[in-house]
Amino acid sequence: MRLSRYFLPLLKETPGDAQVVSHQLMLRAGLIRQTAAGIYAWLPLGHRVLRKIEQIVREEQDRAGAVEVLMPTIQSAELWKLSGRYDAYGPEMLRITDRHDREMLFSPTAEELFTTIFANGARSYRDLPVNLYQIQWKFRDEVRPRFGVLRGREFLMKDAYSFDADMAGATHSYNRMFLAYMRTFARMGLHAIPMRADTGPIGGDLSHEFIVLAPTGESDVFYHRNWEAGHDTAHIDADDAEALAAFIDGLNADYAATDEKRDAAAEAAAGDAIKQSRGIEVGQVFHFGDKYTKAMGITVQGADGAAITPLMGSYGIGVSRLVGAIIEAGHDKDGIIWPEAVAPFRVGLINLRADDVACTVAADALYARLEAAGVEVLYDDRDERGGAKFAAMDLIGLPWQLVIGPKGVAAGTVELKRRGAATRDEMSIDAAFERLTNIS
RNA sequence: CGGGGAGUGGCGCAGCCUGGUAGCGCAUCUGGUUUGGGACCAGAGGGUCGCAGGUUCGAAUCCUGUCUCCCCGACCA
Repeated sequence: MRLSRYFLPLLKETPGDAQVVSHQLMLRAGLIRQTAAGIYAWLPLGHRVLRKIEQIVREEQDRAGAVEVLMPTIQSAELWKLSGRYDAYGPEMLRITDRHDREMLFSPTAEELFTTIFANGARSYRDLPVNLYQIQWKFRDEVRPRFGVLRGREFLMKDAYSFDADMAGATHSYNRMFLAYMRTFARMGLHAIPMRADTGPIGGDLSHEFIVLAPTGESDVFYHRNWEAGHDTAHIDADDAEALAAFIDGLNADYAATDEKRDAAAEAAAGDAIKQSRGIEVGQVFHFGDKYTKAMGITVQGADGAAITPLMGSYGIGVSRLVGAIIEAGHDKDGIIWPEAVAPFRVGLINLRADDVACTVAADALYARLEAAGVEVLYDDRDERGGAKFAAMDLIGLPWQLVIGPKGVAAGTVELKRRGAATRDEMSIDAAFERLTNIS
């Protein structure tokens, strides 16, 4: 993409109403604009990041055996009256009426709808297990939205719902999602720790929150220092229920809990291995059994012909929140530092002298070559001073900066720099091309 | 929802106390000089000061109401 043809409104100064660094950088780097309290418009660069995160989430959900669907954001209140949550949910749910005075709502979560859709299509235990998910906008009318996309009212969420015939199956479904979440966050360069958590209004008896440690996080969290090391999940076979359960039990042997679920005895046993931090919740998994299926009277036929009430779990990932969380985890004084997997572009190509014919010919050629090779490159082809271009590239935080100037062109070299690295490497154009096309 | 703060060109702010017809920096546009880490000179455009009412000869400024946004707390992916 040529920057001269892109829409990238950067801010040199920090908007006064942004307090946390991720919010400030998202505004300054032209990722988002606020349109109302807790509601944001996603600009081209931010939209690209959102789509990258969404795609990683999608791939890991698919890999875990979940099946993608798309539900409406506006739902009928009737459905929510069946489960009793229309009254229970409170003012956080945005209620609206249509022209016929029918009660509608903007979905804050979708257990009822998924359960209904499931029940419509499943008759027998042989239709189980099934896990359906969507990546869809949700609305929760928070009392106090803040911190930019970390606590917006409208947010993009992946929500999955599993249905199983028995407890063993339900546990396996929970564990599958647990593993998928570990893999999902790791792919984004995040170290997310699963912690025992309250179930809140979703209900149920088992839940983990996945927390990214960050000083600006809203949760107080406590964890064993063993969690500071990463966990290799590559060798785990999600279809092997026993091995998967053993792996997850092993993980959970190391203490980690949010402040609502602290266990004084367990913390005392671990002694000074327990560490405290602030954290950002990026995902949560719930197992709640027959809470909704029972309330809504949903059954399938079992092997012996008797009715079975399916057991459910639900699993959320805050997709739009992840954008903020990733920036909280990766930035410096100059701007964002994107992990390669979610960067809006992989390479920022800087033409230092757009008014220099030889320089521009070389830059245009390298840009075309990288594009043809499938490298996502943002090409700063504007006739601006070098300093302004470097500052802009540092702000938007692309992993690689490739610099072409007249001196280098004369010598047959370009400069390649990793975002955040202190030095630039001078190399031939071919060598730079080679490096950038071999990024895994 | 309780407590606090703020709305003035695109962004950051001053002016308000002590009413006199709006200013600074950045950004933008034009011309010129420049160009290897946020250039310089000259010129220009852009704001009915959140909105509504009131006081006054006169309101960004004083009064009343209202809307919006931000922060702290309680609540949440």
